Order: sequence, then C-alpha cells, then structure tokens
Amino acid sequence: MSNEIRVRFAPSPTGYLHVGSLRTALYNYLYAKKTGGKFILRIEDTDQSRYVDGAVENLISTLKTMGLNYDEGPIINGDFGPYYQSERTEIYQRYVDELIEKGKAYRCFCTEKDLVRMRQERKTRGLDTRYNGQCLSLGKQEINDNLKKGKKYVIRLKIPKEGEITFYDIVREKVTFPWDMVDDQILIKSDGFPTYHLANVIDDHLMQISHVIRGEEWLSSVPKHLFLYEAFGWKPPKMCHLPLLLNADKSKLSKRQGDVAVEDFLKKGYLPETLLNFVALLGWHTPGNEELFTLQELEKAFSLKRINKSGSVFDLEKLNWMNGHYLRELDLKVIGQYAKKYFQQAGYKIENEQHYNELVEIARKRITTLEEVTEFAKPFFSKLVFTKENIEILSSTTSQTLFEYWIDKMEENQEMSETLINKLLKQSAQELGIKGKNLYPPLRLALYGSEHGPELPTIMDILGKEKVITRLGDCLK
RNA sequence: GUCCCGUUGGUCUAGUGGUUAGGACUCAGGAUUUUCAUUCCUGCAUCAGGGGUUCAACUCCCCUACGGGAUGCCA
Repeated sequence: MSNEIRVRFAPSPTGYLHVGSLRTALYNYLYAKKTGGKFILRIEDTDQSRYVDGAVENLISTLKTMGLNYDEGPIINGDFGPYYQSERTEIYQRYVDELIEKGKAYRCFCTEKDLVRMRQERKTRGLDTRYNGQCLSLGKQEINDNLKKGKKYVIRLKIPKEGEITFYDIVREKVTFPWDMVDDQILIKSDGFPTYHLANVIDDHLMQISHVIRGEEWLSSVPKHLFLYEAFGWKPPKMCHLPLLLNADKSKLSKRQGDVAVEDFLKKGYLPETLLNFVALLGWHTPGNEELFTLQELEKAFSLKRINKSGSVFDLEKLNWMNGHYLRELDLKVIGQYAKKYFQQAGYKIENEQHYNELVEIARKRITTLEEVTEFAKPFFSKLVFTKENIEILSSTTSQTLFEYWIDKMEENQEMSETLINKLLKQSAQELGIKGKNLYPPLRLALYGSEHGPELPTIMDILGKEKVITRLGDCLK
C-alpha cells in the first residue's frame, strides 16, 4: 500500500450542505492540500428512505462555489469508483458473506417490533438498549428454515462480550471503550443495503483512505469500525474526530436555532471567503494571533495537530464582522461581481460601470452582508421620500438660498467636476455664510434623501449634473 | 439510565509548571471624518469547583459539578 495521504468527505445527500459538514469538508481538503494528498468525495446514499432529489447536484455545486475541489468523486471519477455507495452494493454483499463465514457476523431475524419491545424491556431494567443477541443462538437448521420461508433478516456484527478496546485519535489521543457497551451493529439492512458502518469501512479500505476526518458524533462508533477492519484483516486508517459545532445554548448546531445550510448563508449575502475562513477557525487555530486567512493561506497553515477538543459555538456576530471585513478588503471588482445579482433582484440597471463601482464602494463600507448592498444605492434609483423633519430642514431659509445658489452655479458651469463641487462648497460658506450644519446635511438630504451618507462629490458624480439640478429644484418651494 | 468526550472573559481562541494570562468578536469611551460608515486608540471582563503532587499549578494527577455526544434496519 502506498503512503499517499488520501482523505475523503463522505456526506449523505439529504438536502443541503450543513455548515458543520462544510468544516469537515474543508479540513479534509486542507489536509490533502497540505500534504500533497488526494481529496475524495464519496456519496453515502445507502438510505433510500432519506433520498432527496437534486441533493447531490446541490452538494457538488456548493462545494464548487466554496472552492473545495475534489480529486476523485462523482462526475470526475477516479481509479477507485464508483463514488456513490448505492452503486457498490454488490461489493458490500461479497464482503459481508466473508464476515459470516468467519463467524464475525450473523443473521438476525428479529422484526422491528421485537426490537422495540426488547429495548423497552431493557430500559425499564435500567440496562442499555443493545440488542440482546438472541438470534446468535440460532442453529444452522433454524437459520436455513427461516431463509427457506423467506423470512426477512438483517446481518449483525458479532461484537465481543468482554474486554475493552483502546485506540488513538489524532484529536482526542487515547480513547477506550468497553466492548460490553458496543452493540451488535446491523451491517446489512433487510432491504439489502448496507448501513453506514459497513459501507464506510469497506469503502475507506478499498479507496485506500489514510485518514478518517469526521465529526465527533462518530467517535463512539469507532470500536465497531475497528472491529470490522480487524475482522477483514485490514489496516485501519488514522482516526481524527472533530469537535462539534454548537448553537448559542451549546447544543449540537441545528436548524431549529437558525440557518445551518451553507446555501442559506450564501443566499443571505455571506461571501464564500468569509464562510471558509470563519468555519476554519471553529476548532482550529494557529499558534499566532492571525485569524484572517484565504483558502490558499489555510492550505499552508493547516495542521491536524492543532485541532482542539471542545465544541465551538457558531457565533453569528463574529461571522457578521468577518463578512464585513471581507466586503471591505476584497478587490472591489470581486465584490462588484458578487453584488450584481442583488442589483438585478432589486431591478437596478447598471448603466455605467464606474458609477456602479462607486455604488458598491459606498455600500461595502456600511453593510455586513451582500443582501444589504442595494440599500445604499436605492436613493440613486428611486424617488426620494422625505419625513416631516426632513422637510423642515429642506425648507429653511438657508437651505432654500443654498439650493438656488447651487442651481445657478451648476447651470453656469459647463461641467460638474469634483473640483467644482469643492469650490462651490467653499463659496457657499464664504459668499452665503452658510456652512457646517446648514451646508452639508441639507444638500445631502436633497440629493440623497438622508442627512448622513456618502460624500457630496461622490453623490453628485453618480447622479450627474442634470439630476443634481432637478433634485435641488424639487426641493425649492 | 449507561458509555464516551469535553471545560481559559458572553463568544472564538493563544498559552505554559514561575507570564501584569496574549489576540479577535461583542459592549463602553475617545480620536480622525462636514455627517454616517470605515479606520485607529483606550477600557470592561476569563483559567468551573474541591483536593492532591511541587519551593511553585491555569498548566500534572484524582474527585465533583456542569456541558455535550452516542445509545436506530439515519448518516
């Protein structure tokens, strides 16, 4: 076997990409990049009842927009396919037969009802809810009879009854489980499909996965998996269980307490750059103080050894701050590209590229998500609406004088430049004696609809001379 | 219930047997700016508790508490 690092992201296509899964995918990807290994995407679709139409496509496209490109997987394939577990059922069947022959697994004819009753009973007795192993004692004859009768069955793992297992996890280091706490896990369901536990072990082995990097919720399944590797005589991959992502109340991050789908965050106007950077820091940090990373920088800085053990709260406030940061720091052209969609949605036509850039520049300094990007452009695309207080300001004597003066001067001059505007601003103060509070707010209000906002020359430049004159004129009594 | 895992400010975290326990977000105050925003500066606030070990423990060990995960013919 080669020493190549091969890691995999193995989601089940049940709808959307969870931010926790995004982090798992990212860490896998980063580890592959860091070590020059391969990043594999495998679709764990062994539960037909949870099949969601279009989920795989959605998953792949989200990974793509996040920039997490895989080396092997659906569509692009590779030497270890197929990469859909639903297309590998024959493989699993073959291996499970081997397990039965070796006495490491057995058929169980208990019905779902039997199991529910069994669990109930054990619970009331204060025991754990493991399978009681009653089908283990079935004789050859009984088994054959049952099979002949066409009785449905599952195949279970024959877990040792005593002793314990210790293994090493890259994050948690030494972990020990007593065998008598491990259930005789179902390997093949009565519909013939494998469970995650079987499929995952067989695939990881056949695909030569070197490191299993996944969420902590899998930690307690590791004994079953290691037992399988042992039963097959295979060398298990290194284990690496990531701390959970939590809600504000510290429970496992769930949909009930807000968005968890990457798609939702994207739609809301969070940048892929933000999401990647933010999620990378949930459970991993460099020794230094730096916390702003591009994907490329993460590829260099990442290390499995620096993943911490405790779960981390997904803090929206920090996410917002970081998104604001990227909104401001990324190339204006990049933000402009991202923002186009929102202008379209708002029905704002982009006619002048330079003005568009100015609009984006105005907005990016004041917003936290892209969704708000058109808010600051609105005054340029629609009629201004004034409140009572606004009208008071606009109709004051000084304001009226000011507007008349500006209209005159604008009409006198051929072209409206920044220097002209600044000159007029100065002259307003000198010739009219109108300055400060009486100068800027009324003008901005008349032209932009708000006392606060962008600098006057910027507003006027985007508006253009014609519109400046009409808007000022509109405010005359 | 049982098993496993975890615990540095409200949140994300750095840190290590001897530090004034560092940074970021949030919050408060200030500076810059015609305003808002941006930016910058300052401040508030932390080693869950109790026992050990040690000259010395946030750091190592044990216990307790709290939190989380698993306990499916889901992944």
